[in-house]
Amino acid sequence: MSRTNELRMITRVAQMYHLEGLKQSDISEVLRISQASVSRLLKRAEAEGIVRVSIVAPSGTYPDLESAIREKFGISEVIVADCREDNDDAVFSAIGVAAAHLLEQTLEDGDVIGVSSWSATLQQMLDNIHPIKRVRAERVIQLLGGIGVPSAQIHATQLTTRLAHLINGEPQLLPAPCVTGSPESKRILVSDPHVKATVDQFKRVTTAFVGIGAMAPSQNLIYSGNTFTQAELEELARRGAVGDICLRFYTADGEPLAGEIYERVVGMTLEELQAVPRVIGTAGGKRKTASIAGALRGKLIDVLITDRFTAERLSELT
Amino acid sequence: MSRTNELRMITRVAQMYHLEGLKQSDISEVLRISQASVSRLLKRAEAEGIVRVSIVAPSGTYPDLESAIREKFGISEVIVADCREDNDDAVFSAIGVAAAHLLEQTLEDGDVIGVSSWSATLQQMLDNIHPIKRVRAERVIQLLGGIGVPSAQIHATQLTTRLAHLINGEPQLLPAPCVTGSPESKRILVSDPHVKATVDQFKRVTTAFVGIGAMAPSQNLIYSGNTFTQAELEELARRGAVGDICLRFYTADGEPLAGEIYERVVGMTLEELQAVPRVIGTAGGKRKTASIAGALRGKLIDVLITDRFTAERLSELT
DNA sequence: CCTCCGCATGAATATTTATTCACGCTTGAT
DNA sequence: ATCAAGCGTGAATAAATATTCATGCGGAGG
Repeated sequence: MSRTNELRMITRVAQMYHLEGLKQSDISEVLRISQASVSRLLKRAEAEGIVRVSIVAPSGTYPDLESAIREKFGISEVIVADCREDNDDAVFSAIGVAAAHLLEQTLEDGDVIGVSSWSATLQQMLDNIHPIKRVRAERVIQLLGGIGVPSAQIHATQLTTRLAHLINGEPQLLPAPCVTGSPESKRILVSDPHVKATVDQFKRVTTAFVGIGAMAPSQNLIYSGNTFTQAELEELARRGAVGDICLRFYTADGEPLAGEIYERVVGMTLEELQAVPRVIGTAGGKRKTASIAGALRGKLIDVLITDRFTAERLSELT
Repeated sequence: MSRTNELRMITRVAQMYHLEGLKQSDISEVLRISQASVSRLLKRAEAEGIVRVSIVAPSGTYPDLESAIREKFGISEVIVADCREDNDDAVFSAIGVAAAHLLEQTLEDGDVIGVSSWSATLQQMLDNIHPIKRVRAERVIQLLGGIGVPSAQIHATQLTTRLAHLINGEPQLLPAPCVTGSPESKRILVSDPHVKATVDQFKRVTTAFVGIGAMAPSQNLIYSGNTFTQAELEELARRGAVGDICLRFYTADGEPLAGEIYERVVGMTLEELQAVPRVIGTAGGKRKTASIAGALRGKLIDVLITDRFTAERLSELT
């Protein structure tokens, strides 16, 4: 009987606080109890399920998918971009916009940004960044060499340079091909002062933006001809590769696939990547599902930006 | 496009705050925005309807009825007691319990409590009060004379005395019949030192507990024989009386019915009652609907305690 | 091209809310 | 009956949240 009365009191307090918008001290005056008691009653109201807060996802946002992925993979942040269709153009564009927003919103003075060149989503990000005056990034570091052929080299360079310009930082280029013919030539390249200077900066990166590559042939033709041979790719696949970040291949569990190929890549290693405080992975599209899942399982990235279709697939993985 | 992104942000913040229970400063750290911005986003989340708080009434509580009555009559507080059946016994008991709780919860040191004797609900209240040690009321004042016959006088006296005892106050009795034969005899009675002492204390009352009487014959037989004649009651009815508080009759609009009868009552006037900071009216039952409505319309009481059936009827009045 | 206005931001601060603390009541065991 | 443990309370205080203020950006209109 007293229980009912107590519930009534709790309900009344909750009503005054949440619906009428009164402050606790007002309520305490009206009901003649102390403010401390009002606070306690409100806490009980939540505990007893008398007040319930529900969050309605506005159209175009996918908080449920985001939390599903966060929880499933134990990752700290997931951004699911809205996207009309499930094709690469639409997906990459949506992800790029979201990535641009994330960069704009979270860039801080003195940040050192790393970017893996050669990602369609990062390209899209570039196109959607609003020039930022507010803060001044220290520098933008290219995390992966350019592609073998000189014209392609330019692309990678441009991505880094443009980004640096947009966020008021110095570009720090990695003037090298991304894949060398042998571990020896890689070692020699890395001893070049310009290359070494950049590699030495890797440990200073505060935020890295990286694309996630899939094993299946990509539109960018990254691997074909310019980088790895078909045979090499087949070997990687045989060893369990599901995708790559900065051309560092990893398995379904996100374990790096060490070996000769690993030693021929000029760019940040996955170990170095782990040491970066915030790694933002951007990727989407049907081909990428397994690649993304691997990166998530291996905790290779801290933040995932993807599209709603890919997010759906990720959340449904067994 | 940016709108979607903003909504996503708002939703995410709302989620972290309301569902995950993070504090704003934590959120601001994770999302890398200032705590002020988090606060602002949360406010927007409510404004945009992204977070909704709903209050679920626990069974046995009737917040909707309460607010309906509060709003309809512009009264500051309504307590609707749970009650299984719509008969006087059940109703009076439920109201008594609720009144007792209210008294216990809101009694403050030094309060001067007024009680109109001869109310079945107040009798019930007495039986349900837990002795209070915490605070010490200054005194309990009897607001209405006892009924004519001596044995009944005792009842009124006892109610006041028992209450005073329960809340550690001094009883201040009104040693007089509640209705005299004529205005003159009333004036003489009131000049009696004991009676006058009590009447003089009326203005010091901080909280008054009053029953609300109905016109139709009551179980207590208050009016018949002991107080007013059938003819007098009929006259009152003809003049529009719908009920009484402390035997002060009033109309459907809560206007006091002045006149000879009014001058023959020994007890607090409705004018004096208006001056009391907090007047708590207790009443319920089918016969009382119109009486309560009148008291509410005339703002004769500040707090109404009733049962859910009566509350329903009150809320449905045109 | 420049200037002014409105808007958004974060730091500082004011306000509000939650927690701690000390105390008194109740309860249940001895 | 007496005492200790546990609960609930309000006052004081700590913590969290909202608001103010000053500043800088972006766009409209000279």
